[in-house]
Amino acid sequence: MVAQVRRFNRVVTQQVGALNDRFLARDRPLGESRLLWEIGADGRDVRSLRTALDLDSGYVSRLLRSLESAGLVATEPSGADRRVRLARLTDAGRAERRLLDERSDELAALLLATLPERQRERLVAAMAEVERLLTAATVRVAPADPDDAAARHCLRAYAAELNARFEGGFDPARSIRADAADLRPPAGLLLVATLHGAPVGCGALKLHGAEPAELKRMWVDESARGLGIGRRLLAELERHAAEHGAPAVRLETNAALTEAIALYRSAGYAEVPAFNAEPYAHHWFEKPLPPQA
Amino acid sequence: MVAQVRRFNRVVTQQVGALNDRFLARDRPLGESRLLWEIGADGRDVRSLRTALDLDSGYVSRLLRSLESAGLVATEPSGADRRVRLARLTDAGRAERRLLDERSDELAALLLATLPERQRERLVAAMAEVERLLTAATVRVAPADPDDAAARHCLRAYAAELNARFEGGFDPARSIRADAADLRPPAGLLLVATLHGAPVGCGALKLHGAEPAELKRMWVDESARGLGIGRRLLAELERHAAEHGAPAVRLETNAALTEAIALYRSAGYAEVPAFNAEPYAHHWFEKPLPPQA
DNA sequence: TCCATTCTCTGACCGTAGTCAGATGATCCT
DNA sequence: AGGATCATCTGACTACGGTCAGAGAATGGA
Repeated sequence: MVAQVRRFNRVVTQQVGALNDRFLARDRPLGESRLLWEIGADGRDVRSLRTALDLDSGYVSRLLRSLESAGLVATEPSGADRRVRLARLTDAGRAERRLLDERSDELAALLLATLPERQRERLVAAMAEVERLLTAATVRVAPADPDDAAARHCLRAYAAELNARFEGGFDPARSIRADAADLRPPAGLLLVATLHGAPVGCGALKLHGAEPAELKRMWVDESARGLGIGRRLLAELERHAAEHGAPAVRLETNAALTEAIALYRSAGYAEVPAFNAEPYAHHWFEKPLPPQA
Repeated sequence: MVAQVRRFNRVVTQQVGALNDRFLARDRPLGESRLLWEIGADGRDVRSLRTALDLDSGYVSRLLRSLESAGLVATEPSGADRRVRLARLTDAGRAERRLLDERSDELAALLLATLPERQRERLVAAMAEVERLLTAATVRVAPADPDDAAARHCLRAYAAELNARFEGGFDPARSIRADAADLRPPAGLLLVATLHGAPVGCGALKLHGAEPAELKRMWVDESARGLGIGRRLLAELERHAAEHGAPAVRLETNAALTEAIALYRSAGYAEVPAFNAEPYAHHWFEKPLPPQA
């Protein structure tokens, strides 16, 4: 297995990696091309560029100066905070970026060009699978405080999604509460999944001593579905619950959340009679946990 | 399709490419590590290193000097041609290379680590497919003169394989002859498939004006089977035959060559009565060609 | 209000990768 | 034997990517 991965790395970095860079750097230094690309059509503040590309502030500054003197980029102070500067593409810069775009398309087409139709389809399908799973492999799941920026983003997105999907909307005030304190150890646990630093999912647990633990706030961003993040969050939370002596995990859910219900069922949850009076719930599930040694 | 390829390129070059380099370069410049790796356990002459890595001769020389002064490599004049020098790893160099090897394994394991077993298997399978098809996509098929070094290598390998696989061996003198002149335009055509410059397959055609053309010398190196090279050679040769007015392509083959027979059948060839007296043949096939406009 | 912090920029600096033009010695060809 | 060619090496040079230490302006908090 490891040998196959290494073979893959070798072939792909040679074939794709090298070509990619050569295509991107057309007479201009690679760093500048990358920056040009990252600025994007709508402009972007220098600070976010720095963190996105993980570069030294002095270095970014110099690259911007160079792009500026080439007439591709213009910078201006940002309106809100006049310390940060905003980089925008000029018309020439936009044209250059479009060109990079076309070259990337050409490169992609070139990779496919020599293959007959059937193999081409198989290659693209396999690429999609590799990309999906490699992305999944870089998702990090870690405990977070409910007041963290990432955690709050997730919890807001969670409420917004319920509101959008429930028939008649979702009003948190009518629902059974789960305050920040309930999701913080030792009372509970909040896990946040991040991809390249951006929050893409969460899930929480409320512990009740020797009583079953409650599962709360399961949410995965639309852009990150299909990567098995929900399943990972669920497994981690169950492990945590078991470690803290919970004999089972239970949860309530709304009929509109069909994927979530499918996930619970496939993870071994069985439907049980209502164990609380949550007004938004249609189904109640429970899964016994193995007792800890 | 192109968009998927681009997404793949982005994700993979980031994830795999960058990591790969960081792992290989452990405090030492990347170029040196790569060279150390390429020298291999048995040593290698400087010339082949230069062509394999596609580097300037002066640059390679300097890298070798640096590795030498670090005590990792020793060079000596080659026995045969005293202009070329041979680079060998010292014990320390061998240890260092082993370390790189281990780190590559670690890297590969790291990529898989966060995934659950099932996704891991799917990732590795998809990687194998991408690697295989990407390799297939870089195979070049081009006409060659039968006296070229690459062509001669293929023709020798072809005869050697027949000799190994035919019951009772294969003696070219007893078989119907096909001289170099027969495979050279306008009498015929020889195609050679190369992968990174190394010959990995061939196929030839003898034209007979308005009579069916004859297929000859189909061979694919064992290391390159399963990449669709045989099928590509066959298709190219058929195209060529049709362009030169051949109404059909026909061929004779030995019962031992089961994959070849399967290929012919699946490409639309039908078995016909013997049309010549080739002593090594058990089967004769023919495929009609569409008339050219 | 003052002090600490944040953001950007400049100048100085470094190592790596890579190119180019010979010089030297070995080999091949005639 | 002599000239052309080849493999290697050295020296000089360049661009690129990147780091570090401030300086200066803007902002936020006590």
